[in-house]
This record gives sequence, C-alpha cells and structure tokens, in this order.
Amino acid sequence: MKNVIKIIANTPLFKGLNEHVLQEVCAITVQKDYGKGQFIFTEGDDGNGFYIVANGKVKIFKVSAEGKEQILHIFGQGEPFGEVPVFTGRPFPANAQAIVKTSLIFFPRNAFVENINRNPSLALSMMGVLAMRLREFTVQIENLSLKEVPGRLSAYLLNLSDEQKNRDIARLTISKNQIASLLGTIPETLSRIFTRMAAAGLIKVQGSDILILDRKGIEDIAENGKLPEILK
Amino acid sequence: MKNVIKIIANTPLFKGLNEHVLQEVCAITVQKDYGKGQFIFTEGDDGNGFYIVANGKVKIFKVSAEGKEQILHIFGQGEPFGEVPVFTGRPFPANAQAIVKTSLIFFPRNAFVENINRNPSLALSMMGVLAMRLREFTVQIENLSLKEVPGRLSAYLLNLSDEQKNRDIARLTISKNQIASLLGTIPETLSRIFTRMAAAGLIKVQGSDILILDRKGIEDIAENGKLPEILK
DNA sequence: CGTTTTCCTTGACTTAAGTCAACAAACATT
DNA sequence: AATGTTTGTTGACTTAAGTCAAGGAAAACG
Repeated sequence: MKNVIKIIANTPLFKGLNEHVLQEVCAITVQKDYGKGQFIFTEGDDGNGFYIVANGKVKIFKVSAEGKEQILHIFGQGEPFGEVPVFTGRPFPANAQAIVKTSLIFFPRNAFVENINRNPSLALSMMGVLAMRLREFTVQIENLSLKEVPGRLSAYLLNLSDEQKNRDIARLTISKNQIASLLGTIPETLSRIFTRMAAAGLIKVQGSDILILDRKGIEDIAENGKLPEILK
Repeated sequence: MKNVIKIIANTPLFKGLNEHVLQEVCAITVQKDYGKGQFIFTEGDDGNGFYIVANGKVKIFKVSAEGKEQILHIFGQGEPFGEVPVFTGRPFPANAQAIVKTSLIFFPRNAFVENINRNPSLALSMMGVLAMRLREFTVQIENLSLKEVPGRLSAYLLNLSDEQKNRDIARLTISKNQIASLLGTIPETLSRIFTRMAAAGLIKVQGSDILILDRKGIEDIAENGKLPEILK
C-alpha cells in the first residue's frame, strides 16, 4: 500500500492537521485487506476501532427478518466508517462488507482516543465527520418517508451528476441491484422506474451511463418526490 | 429557571465533567423561552449554536412538498439538539418546533467550540452524543425501510414500556397524530393498526394508555416487521 | 472458449398503506 | 355549560410498490 500518511492527509477527517500530528496518528494504524464479498464486521460485533478506505468499496447495511437489505452508505477511498462504537461504547449497529477487493486502514480505539485528547483540532474534525453523517441520514430518512421511488432515484442521479461534475451523464458506480437497496426498494421496481423515466423522455439508459435528457424535469421530481400526473 | 448548572450536570453531554468546567460552560449560555407551536429554527437557517431542553418538548421534523411531516426526533428535558450546524458549518437540515411551552438553554457556537478546545473530555462527550444519534437514525432507517407499520408501532410501544419501566402499560407521551408522523405514516393508518392489534388481543387501547396484553406477540411483530398471517 | 452465475427486465397479480370524506370524541376557551 | 377546535376513528376507494415467475443480457470463471 502507498504511504498511509499520503492517503489520510487528503481525507476530510485529517485535512489541515500538521505533519507532526499526522505522523503520530499514522503510527497507530494497521492495514487490513478484504476480498470481494468479505465481511468487515457484523451488526452486534464489538467495535474496537474504526476504518478508512485506502482503496476499494465498502457497503454498510441492515438486513430484515425476510432477508431484504437496506444499504445505509457506500464508502470509497478516503472515507472513514465504523466510528460509532468508538464513541458510544456499544456494538456496531449495522453490517460492513467489501463489495470489491478492498484495503482498509484500521485505527485502534484506545490509541486514537488518546490522540484526540491531545489534539483538539482532530476532535473537531471527527465531530465534523459525525455531524455530516447525521445530516446525510436526515436526508435519507426524508427520502424514504416523504418521497416515492422516482423521487429518490431522481435525487440520486442528480447527486451522481454533481459529484462527477457532468451535467449530461450520471455514471452508475454500483450495480442497479445495490442502487435499489440504497433507495429502499427492490430491483424489479427500480427497473420499472428507469423504464418509465426513459419513456417520459427524462433520461436515456445506456448500461451504467444514464443520459440526463431533461434536467429540469428530473429536478422537479426530486423536489416533489414523485412523477407528475402528466407523465404517467 | 432553576440553576442552569443543575440541569446540565445530569445530561449525558455534561455528566462526569468537573465543577470547574461546568461553570465555564454555564457562563456562555443564554435562556430562551417558546410557546406551544412556536418555531425554534427552520430548515435552511444558519445555526450559530445548539440547545438543551430545560423543560418542555421539541420536535425535529422534515416536511414534504405536499405538506406531509416526518418527525426525526422528539427531545425532552436534558436532551441537546441542533448541534449538527455547529460542527458542519452548514445550515440546519430540518425544522425544530416547541410542541408545548418550552424553555431552552442556548450554547453559542464560538464560545462552545473554545470550551471543547480546552476540554478533551467535553469533546469526547459530544462525540458520544453525536455517535448515539447516528445509531438511533440507523434504527429509524431500518424501521422505515424494512418494517411495516405494525412492526414500527410494536417497536415503539416496547421502547416506551422499557423507558417507563412498566412491562404492562406503555403510556403515550405525545398525540397519536405525532406518533404517526414519527413512524412515517398517517393518523388514519395508525388508528387502523391500533384497532387491528387490539382485535388480535395483543394490546388494549385506553386513551393514551396502551395495555400490553401479549408482550411476546408484540416482540415478534417488532422483530419480524409485520403482523403474522394468522392475525389478519 | 463456452459455461455458469449474477444481473437485469418484463408481465400478471397481490397487498400495504395512502386519499377523501364523514363523523365522533376529547379538549380548550370563553 | 356551550362553543369551537383539535384529535381520533371508520368506511369506501385508489395506488405505489411488492411478490412470484420467467426469460434475456452481461459478467465472471475455469
């Protein structure tokens, strides 16, 4: 793996910290590797540290009694996860699984907490990460509860397009099955919504490239949470 | 209002901090009072500090384009809220409204951040609060996405019964309309589920007292997320 | 390379929960 | 106590999205 310090220095969590602090933090890390599909932790496990994705992709998810999966988050390079048990002292509230070959940097709890004690700015960074995470969950709850699937999908596509800085195409970075799980629905339903939105001239689906034909229309659906009557 | 220090000393956020730190923190607070129905802040407002409930009750919620409301949280005495903007620097992601006459203790952002800089244990407490909040949202997303309304209601009633340390009765502390909004449904649906669960002999509804007649049965529904076939 | 497995789509059908409307019950207020 | 307002309940109906089943497309694998 590349130098740990180079990877973490560019993450929101560690950005802006001075070289000395970074070195201290690096000293406590451990590298861990996972194959595709391998579990990193399971709901109920004790958490004795958190992770940052060095490379690869990790999904955090819950499973219902019937086996339906709800993805809470998909984390990529530079993103931290699994911090909740570090600060609550309680077990992991969800599962984490590598969805491709993945390398992680592990930060053991006790050593990391000591670093926080000595570095208020690290503490503030971590609070920023936790608070931003809360903000995102707020949006996810709003989407699940107040928007229909077309509204959630529209918001998701607009997000992708923004992140990828391409106003005309949203390139899907995970399988449609996993998008369904992230949006709180099932593949069949997602597939039908794609078809309907394409029929309405809003998008064109080309494999994992979604051409954004009518951005304004998609924004309206994301905003109102559903397809307007005229498009049904 | 009673001495601020007495109120906050018993909250999870400030518990265990020494007298000296508490006094410092108290010095920066401002009391604010709100009548029933009064807004404390609105989604999109800038947050220049956070609050702790001295007495009363505050709901945090989102509203859809059609006016449907999703309650994210209801906070009572001793509970902090509105911290997200303090640490993200972004506006409030939701609305806050007093649902009864309420007194709040306000902690201005800059002064509080200074306190954190000087007191690592205060920082760790705050991280604990944020992390616990994340954990709760995790459960809320699971409920919304993976459980039907009977499952959500069952989990809610069991929670109430646990908090109130009474295995036989769950006393509703907010209106059924607000419970509906908290559970991501509407009053009509909630009312019908109460009726069905009562007909199935699981509970008996006596105004705001819900008698728990079949705890095991209710636990099963909370676990499986839905009423079993035999009870339909 | 071909085979197997996973992923995606479509159709027919079912169902949980929402809408609209009417009304009853509880509560607050003069 | 009488009035109006909020809160809760019930019925008839609609609808978004889920289930089950089948088949096709794409990707992974030996």
